[in-house]
Amino acid sequence: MDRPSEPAATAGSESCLETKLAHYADLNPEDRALLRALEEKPEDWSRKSVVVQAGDRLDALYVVRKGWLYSSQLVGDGRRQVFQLFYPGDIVGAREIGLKHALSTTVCATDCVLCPFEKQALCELFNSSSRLSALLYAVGMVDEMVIIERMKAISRMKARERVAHVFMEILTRLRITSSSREAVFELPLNQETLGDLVGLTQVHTNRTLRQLERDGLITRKGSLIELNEKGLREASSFNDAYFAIDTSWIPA
Amino acid sequence: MDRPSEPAATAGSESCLETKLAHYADLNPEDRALLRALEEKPEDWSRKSVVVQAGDRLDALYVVRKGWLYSSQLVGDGRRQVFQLFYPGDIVGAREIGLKHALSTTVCATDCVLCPFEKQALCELFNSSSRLSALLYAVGMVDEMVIIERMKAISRMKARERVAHVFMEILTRLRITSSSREAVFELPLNQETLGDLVGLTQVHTNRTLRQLERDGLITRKGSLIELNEKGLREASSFNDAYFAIDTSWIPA
DNA sequence: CGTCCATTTGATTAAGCTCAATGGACGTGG
DNA sequence: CCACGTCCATTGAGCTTAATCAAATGGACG
Repeated sequence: MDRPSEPAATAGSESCLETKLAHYADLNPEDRALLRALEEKPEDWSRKSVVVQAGDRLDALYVVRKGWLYSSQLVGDGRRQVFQLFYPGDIVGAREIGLKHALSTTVCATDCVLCPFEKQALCELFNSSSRLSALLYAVGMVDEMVIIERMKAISRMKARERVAHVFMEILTRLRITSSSREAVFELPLNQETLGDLVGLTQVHTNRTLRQLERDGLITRKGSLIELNEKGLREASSFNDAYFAIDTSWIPA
Repeated sequence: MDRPSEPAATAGSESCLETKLAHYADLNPEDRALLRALEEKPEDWSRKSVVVQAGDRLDALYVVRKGWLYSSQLVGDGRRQVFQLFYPGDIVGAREIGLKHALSTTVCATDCVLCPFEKQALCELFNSSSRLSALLYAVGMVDEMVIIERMKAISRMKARERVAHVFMEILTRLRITSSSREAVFELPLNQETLGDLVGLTQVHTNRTLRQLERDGLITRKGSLIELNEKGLREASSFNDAYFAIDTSWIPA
């Protein structure tokens, strides 16, 4: 369960990291090759697999090619905080690159395809391309801003706004790599995990979801969530300015 | 009030950014020179000056040479979240390097000496030194982990633990650049701002501070705070593992 | 001495937590 | 196929924490 089960069935598809970074800035062929090099060994991981366990030695990082993951840490007696969701093109472990041992646990929310690479390979990348270095830096800062936005919501908003906010966050984030403009997605998180993401108990998360549904802000069919985008944006005063990177300062 | 008042009186002192990064990894003379170049124009700013206002065009970044600053954003009707404190050696604006306009407001908590530099200068640095690029990246990730720690506290801890936690955070952070092992510092934040940092109202922050004082976990003399380090560490289950960077992967 | 600002205290209320029970969906072994 | 266990969603009742509202106190400083 906890290790990749078999050689990937999906080798040969395009590099997700490349796609994501190209979304922010033009990349020359050498830079593209560097990024693709990070995705040479795709592996299949199944839902609920623990990719990195808090306390593990941090040897490899992973480019997400397919699927969702989430990182969490335990707080006191049984409480938990989920603080980041990973989508295709994200790098699992990047935040903790500077640590010997992981602080957080990262789990597959769906079946995933992950491409492991050594810390050393990132070093290679810093050595070879200042453009990619700066771009990675900028993308890391965007991830941080996403977390700050959620912190604001947890700290200063009521349950209804918090849940509305996180749905808008997810939608916006998915649209970076997806072409679809639909406001629908499969949410591979149960209500406990969703609660841990927005700082609510499972019970209160449930009540809040039902309230959002009654108010016509979301529709649920199993794990499929359809958003009333306009309504949710208002309800959560969601602002997506931080997803648009200005790359004009980045080395050519 | 909002602009630096006079040519700096402190020109000539050592580079704080250099000191901070050298704390994490050995630096060669060229790298040191690059860092010092960012601190060529020290400016004096007075307490309560607004260094960057949300919405401003983001032209310059600032190395903090002296003083404390904090960044905040407004949330809904009058609520506010303070999400980062800046100390000597930190770079104001780094997180928003990829944005055209600032999302957050940064204010001097004390009189400060700041060294402005152009975004372009950071580009120069990415171009010139892969070692510094990687180190800046790693340090950025540490800042992010500090924010995640505080998010955990806000989301999953009670008022008492939250305030204890933030005091330990401040102490640990100060010790990166300070040589003193004392558990005392001047806290240049009023109770409203401290509350905005940990997600409490000013009134409840006050009650919590008094409770910590009654319990012998802190002592206050004006804005001077003395910590019962052991007690606070236990009360907040504070862990400082993320302040120790592993630099072995960083390019030479 | 009055003004400004921050701190302190009290009384009340509301949001969200805890505990507890129920029910549906689904997979497994007999 | 049925009985059972597991996981997850749902709902109710009572309780706790922190917010809110309101006011008093206490410097610091011109």
